Amino acid sequence: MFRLDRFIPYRLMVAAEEVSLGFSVTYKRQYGLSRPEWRVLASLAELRGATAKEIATHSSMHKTKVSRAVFELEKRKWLLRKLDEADRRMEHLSLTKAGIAAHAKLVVHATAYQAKLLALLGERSSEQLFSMLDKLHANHGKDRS
Amino acid sequence: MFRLDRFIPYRLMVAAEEVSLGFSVTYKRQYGLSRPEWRVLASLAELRGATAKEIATHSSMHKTKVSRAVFELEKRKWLLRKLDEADRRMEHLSLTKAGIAAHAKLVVHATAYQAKLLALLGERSSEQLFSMLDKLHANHGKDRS
DNA sequence: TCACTATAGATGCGGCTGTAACCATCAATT
DNA sequence: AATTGATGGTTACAGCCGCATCTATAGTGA
Repeated sequence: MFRLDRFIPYRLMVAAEEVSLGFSVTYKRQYGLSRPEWRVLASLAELRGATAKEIATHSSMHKTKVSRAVFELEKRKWLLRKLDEADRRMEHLSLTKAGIAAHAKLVVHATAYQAKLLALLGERSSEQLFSMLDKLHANHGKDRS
Repeated sequence: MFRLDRFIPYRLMVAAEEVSLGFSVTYKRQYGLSRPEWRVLASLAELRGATAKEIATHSSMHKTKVSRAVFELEKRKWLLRKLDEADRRMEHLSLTKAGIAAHAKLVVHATAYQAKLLALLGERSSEQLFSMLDKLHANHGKDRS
């Protein structure tokens, strides 16, 4: 007998939407950012000089989402493009000082929110959660190759 | 030091998208259903005679999503509405024979996909996963009250 | 050099989504 | 009965998304 509330794709998606909502109010209402924009900002803070393609791969976003997010962040002057002279199809992206500052502020909220979730789940469970998500992610890569 | 790949909302959303994609190809390509439509179909197979509001609460969907999914399923003749005579604002929804048959076919695919995921994670881990998702869900309810 | 294929990134278009507003109905109060 | 406020459900609208396509550049082989 099939039960929707024990179906992993369904439960995972509901949980992801619920948990993401809790943080999205911060970057949406307080900073006017969309989720793709927040993700590109956070990715670029770690992968300085990355290309749009690299960000898309790294953060599992569709390339058009990245393209549009980059455009918006550039408009805010939080992000700069630099053409790769060796391969002029690519652009290396980096955050401006304003972009870095905005990221730093958001990270404060993100860390506080993460602390709440870790407290709720417990440290041990959280490690297990990441381990499972890693497995699912690794398996997903296999399907698409 | 903040790391995006250890941020629960982000990892949960990426995993949910990846895992959901694996099953959505079935109901999308093979049956032409959207995700809200699949969810309403599955909910209604369990909660016969439920109202749109009950489905929205039960499956964590926005009421406009439910409204549109119900409309589409009705158009396919997979779903019937019956006005509640005691409270004429509500409609009790139920699946037609065609709707039940479609659901049964989809459940076969869903069960097979679920089996793959359970095999990947292991039975013990899967139980822990549901336990964590339950905790997150319970906590989410608390925030909104 | 030319033709062909592949890749990075941008964009038009149609479809989906949430917000806010709306309609109809109900419940409580006067 | 009339007023007021709450609730179930629908919808117009504006914004977001992915697919398909396009442009520009690069690589490969004849």
